[in-house]
Amino acid sequence: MTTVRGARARARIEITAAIKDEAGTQLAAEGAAKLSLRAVARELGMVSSALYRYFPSRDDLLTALIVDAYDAVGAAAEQAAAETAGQRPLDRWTAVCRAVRAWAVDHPHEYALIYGSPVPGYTAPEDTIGPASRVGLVLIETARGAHTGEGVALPPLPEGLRPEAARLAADLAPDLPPALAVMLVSAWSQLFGLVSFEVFGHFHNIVEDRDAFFAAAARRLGQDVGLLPRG
Amino acid sequence: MTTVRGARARARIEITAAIKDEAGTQLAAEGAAKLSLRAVARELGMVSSALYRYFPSRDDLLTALIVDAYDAVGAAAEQAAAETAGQRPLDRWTAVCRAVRAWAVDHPHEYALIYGSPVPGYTAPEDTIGPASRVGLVLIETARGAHTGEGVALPPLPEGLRPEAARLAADLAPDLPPALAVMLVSAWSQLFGLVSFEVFGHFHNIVEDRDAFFAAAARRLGQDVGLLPRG
DNA sequence: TCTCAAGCAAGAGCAGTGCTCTCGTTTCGT
DNA sequence: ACGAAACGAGAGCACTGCTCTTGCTTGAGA
Repeated sequence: MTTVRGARARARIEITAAIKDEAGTQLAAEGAAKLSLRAVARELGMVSSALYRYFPSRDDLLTALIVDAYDAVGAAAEQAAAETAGQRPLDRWTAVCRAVRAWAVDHPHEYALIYGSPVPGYTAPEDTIGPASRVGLVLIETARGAHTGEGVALPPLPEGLRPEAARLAADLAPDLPPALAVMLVSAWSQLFGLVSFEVFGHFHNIVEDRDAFFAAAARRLGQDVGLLPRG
Repeated sequence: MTTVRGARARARIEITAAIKDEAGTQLAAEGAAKLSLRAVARELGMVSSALYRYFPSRDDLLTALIVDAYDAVGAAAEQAAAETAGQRPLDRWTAVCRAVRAWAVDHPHEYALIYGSPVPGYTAPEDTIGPASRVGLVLIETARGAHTGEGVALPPLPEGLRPEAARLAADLAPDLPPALAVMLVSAWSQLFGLVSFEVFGHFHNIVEDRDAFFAAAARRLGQDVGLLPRG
């Protein structure tokens, strides 16, 4: 089973974790661009080549950090949803959005790693798609709560979008109306547009009261997916 | 004056342009991360140190490319606005959005350079703020056309956003109602959320018919800023 | 219990990077 | 015509990711 497999196996996972930890520290401090394998090894008191026993390449180490980042922001979103269970859907929605934004502002380099320019040879490994979808799933779940009985009135879909909307709904959430699925994906990406502009500095000298601005925008996104102000 | 200032001055601007050109080519081909001063110099038949007579550092070269990219996407937006002059505001708005998206899809690396993770030591030089605001100005201009007479009904601003909205409108467009200024900034960032998710691959295996999806989303953004379907 | 393959850390080394400094040469303003 | 400024070439520094070889250590099977 997964019991204690000798000292060697235990050391391996410990060292692997230590490498990932130190790499995470350097990522948070300096950003992905300045993350150096040699510096990580140096800080851990080993030589750089030894590090390749644990991660085949720098990109693999980065991938591990990417997965961690997706998991962290996903967990933040899930926690916000859990803490607001039972409240009005629109309030839950804005709470989830706020949690995502708060995590991003607190971890700008990790955020940039996952929602900024794709840094490596541009191939998202299979391991990332699960963690990457956690935030989206929370948004879907939050909206689903308001649509269990009868779908709130959403604007009708334009003709050309009907097939895509049907496919999207079938893939994402077969129990939701296609128009809602489309709105959810839109709102999902637009949420990260708001967050990215703030984290990446595009609001510099433009938006001052970021909290109020974001709160209003997140609320509006929630209304876009059919969540009513009072329900 | 700015006449032909000897062969040397002419050569200088020519070589500077050649460097920027070659760097742009490498940027488009491989992305900002793999843009190498030495490779640029090699391709131009000079030695790497000679290149420092024209650009003090790699970051300065990148900054020049950033300015070019902002100008290119700004020009695309302006052209779309010009070509649709006289049409319905909502149609002009979606045309501008489509132009931005088309440019981004055609120039993913340039797009990532300006709207992805901030690459260098994270200090946006003064020269970039002008070109960087061109797209935003086009969006403002497009919306202004629909609000000259009387402001279309926008949802009332939440209490806490009033001061920020007033300041924002005063800064951006004093002739526009504060609620519209807020909506414009929101829509601006959300537009790039949609584009970034597509260019950066977050719609992979999720959105198939990107054209239809984006068209509907852009249209909805236009309605958010008060542009009516028929007007 | 002994043995031997596998796991491991260390070091040297390769190819590449940004950047600096020096050294002759060319150009241009005075 | 002279001298200062601009210029290109080259060597070199410190750094990077990564590979290969060399021994040592561990642990599982005979």
